[in-house]
Amino acid sequence: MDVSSLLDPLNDAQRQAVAAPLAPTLVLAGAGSGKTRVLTHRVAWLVEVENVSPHGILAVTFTNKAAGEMRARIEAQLGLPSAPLWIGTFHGIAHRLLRTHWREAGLPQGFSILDSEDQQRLVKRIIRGAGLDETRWIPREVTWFINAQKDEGLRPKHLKDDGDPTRRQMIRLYEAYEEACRRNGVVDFAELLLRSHEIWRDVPGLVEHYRARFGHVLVDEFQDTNTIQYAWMRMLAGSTSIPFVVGDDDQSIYRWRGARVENLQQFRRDFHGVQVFKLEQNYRSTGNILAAANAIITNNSGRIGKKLWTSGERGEPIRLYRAYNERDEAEFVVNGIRDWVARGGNRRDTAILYRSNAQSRVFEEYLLAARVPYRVYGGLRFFERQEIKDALAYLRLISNRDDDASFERVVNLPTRGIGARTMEVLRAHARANSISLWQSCAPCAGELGARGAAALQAFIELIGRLDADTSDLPLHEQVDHVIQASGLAGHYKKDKADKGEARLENLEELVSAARGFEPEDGDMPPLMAFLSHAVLESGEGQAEEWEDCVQMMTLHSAKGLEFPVVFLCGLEDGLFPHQRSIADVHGLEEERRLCYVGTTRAMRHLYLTYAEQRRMHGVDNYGAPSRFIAEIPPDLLEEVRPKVQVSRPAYGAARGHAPARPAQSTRPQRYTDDAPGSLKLGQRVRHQKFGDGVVLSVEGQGSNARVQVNFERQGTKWLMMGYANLEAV
DNA sequence: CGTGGGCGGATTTTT
DNA sequence: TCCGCCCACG
Repeated sequence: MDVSSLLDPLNDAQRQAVAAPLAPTLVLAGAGSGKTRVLTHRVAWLVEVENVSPHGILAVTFTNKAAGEMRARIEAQLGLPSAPLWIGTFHGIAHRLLRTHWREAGLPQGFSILDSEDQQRLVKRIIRGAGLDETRWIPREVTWFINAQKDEGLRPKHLKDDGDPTRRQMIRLYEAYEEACRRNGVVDFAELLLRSHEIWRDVPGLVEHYRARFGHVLVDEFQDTNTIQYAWMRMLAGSTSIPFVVGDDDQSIYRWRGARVENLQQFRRDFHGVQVFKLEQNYRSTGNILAAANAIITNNSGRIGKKLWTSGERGEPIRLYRAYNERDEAEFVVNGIRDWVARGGNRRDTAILYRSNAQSRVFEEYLLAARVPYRVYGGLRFFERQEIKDALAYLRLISNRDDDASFERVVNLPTRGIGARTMEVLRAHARANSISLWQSCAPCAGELGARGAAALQAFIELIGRLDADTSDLPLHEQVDHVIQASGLAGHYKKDKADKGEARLENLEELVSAARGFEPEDGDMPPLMAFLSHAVLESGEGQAEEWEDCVQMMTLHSAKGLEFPVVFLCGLEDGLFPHQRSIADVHGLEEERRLCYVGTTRAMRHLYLTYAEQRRMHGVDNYGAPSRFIAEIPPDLLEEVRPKVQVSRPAYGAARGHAPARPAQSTRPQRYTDDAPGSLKLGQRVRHQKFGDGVVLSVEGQGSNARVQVNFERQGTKWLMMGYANLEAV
């Protein structure tokens, strides 16, 4: 590949970044500005023009998906073989290091990785083991504490309690947790990074080896790095390797899980002669959408500063819809999608974005009723399913007998007479002697009844047999044999028709996954590689669905994606921005960035919706429109439903310009069965004392009717129709 | 040992 | 409202 074909498809800013001199580089890449392209072309530039060996390049991402895309694009677009490059997630690469240097890291060779669920179970057992009250020491919060410390690079010994008894107890639990991990030969996600950072720091000569190898370190989504990830990268780069990092401070939406936007600025201070490039030309959205996004994000303080622009057209105005409630909102969105499809659009080009998962429900109901196929992102992933985790637990025990989490999971699955009593004896012994459950079985034999001891012995022999019988088999046969011989398949076969059958299918799918599994790192035993793969890459949320579907997801999961038509829903103060973030300025600014992310997902059509009334957790809420709406210049917005329809029922009101409002019969009944001339839901009314408001519901008939009105200033009130003297506005 | 009803909790997510 | 977890019962 010659230089021109490498640089030609790029704009000026991109080109400068790609062809930048070999020095530390920071690329501030706005949404839709071609960030991945810059990253992949930079790799090509290093190899083709600077004659860097691919062997000396390390590219780090956050998700497996991003890593896979980068690899694919390097191969497909640039025609480079990507195998010699190290491309992976922070965790994947840290894992690889620990597998290579398990001795230096003080880990057993067959260490296993704990996923979040395993971790929480373990923490829970530790809390119980310490005799603490689980309602006071909530496993979720203790786990959170431990992970937060690790993400900051802190071990228990670094922590001071400052006389705070709560904190002191947390630190003790953290210590106990570490001890349990050591005993079990397991590491959690955060540990992968922390431990690999520590061996680089502490083992003489080790980091120098990697610095010598990787002259170039590229990092994607740099604004999402946490303390330990940053320290890790900095440690690797040292003063000899050249970092090339790409990020966008305006798209930092993971502060709540430890990400530090400040790392972008820190990077400029920590490295010498950092060159900064800004990518501001956007290739995704219309001018109006970008203007709105720019206007919103300007309200944040401490930005590095960036303004997206496009050479394309302004496009349509952003449409704002004020719904009466969440059902009306859903109806509006579904109608909008049907309209889009009726005009020849694809469903897969439409996305419904929301702040929290609970919001998807109503949309699902309405889409279902309208027979519009959809796909909800998020949810259980393949390797997180119960039956899959059961099978993996057997395999993990084969690979690492001391893995208590796996032991607990399958010791009595299917039932083999090892009950709570037996387990209590085992746990007590294991705790008292700082050994694993597996190691406790033999010494406990005397303490247990003959039945329990025999059952345990049988289990131990089963695992031994599964190991011996399968050690020479190819991976997929090994997995298959374990599923059958462990009794797991039989157990699920007995299960009630539908569920059990689906589980068996999933277990078969696991065998297929094993058959198709190709380890990236050939040095590892295949089973170990497969088990790590299962934890580190837990698979798709849903099987690949090739049907043309509406896309539904949270704003967080939408980051990095784009859609011609976007419905950004639930724009109410308290929901978005979320109640729990409103009080704190950092929290609010992160919500605003989330709004910016959502807005910039839209290519051509952006709809914003909010509901005046929303039922949440079984109670009605009346939220004000999100403050973010007011941050958009009014001339970019067009209200889909005009504010007032004088003395006309709101639902029948003229709204000829509304993009989507097909046949009335598709609406829920409740809105259409009011007698003509009566107050309509959603109608704007005026009260002498309370001022203007919106009718939320009506009970009864005529002057005896009671009407619920949400007043702009006074909140909601129930009024008697006969006395209220309401005036339509 | 497996299930059903009562209880509490209910942003956001990847590895 | 609704989901997941825990304990009590069959």
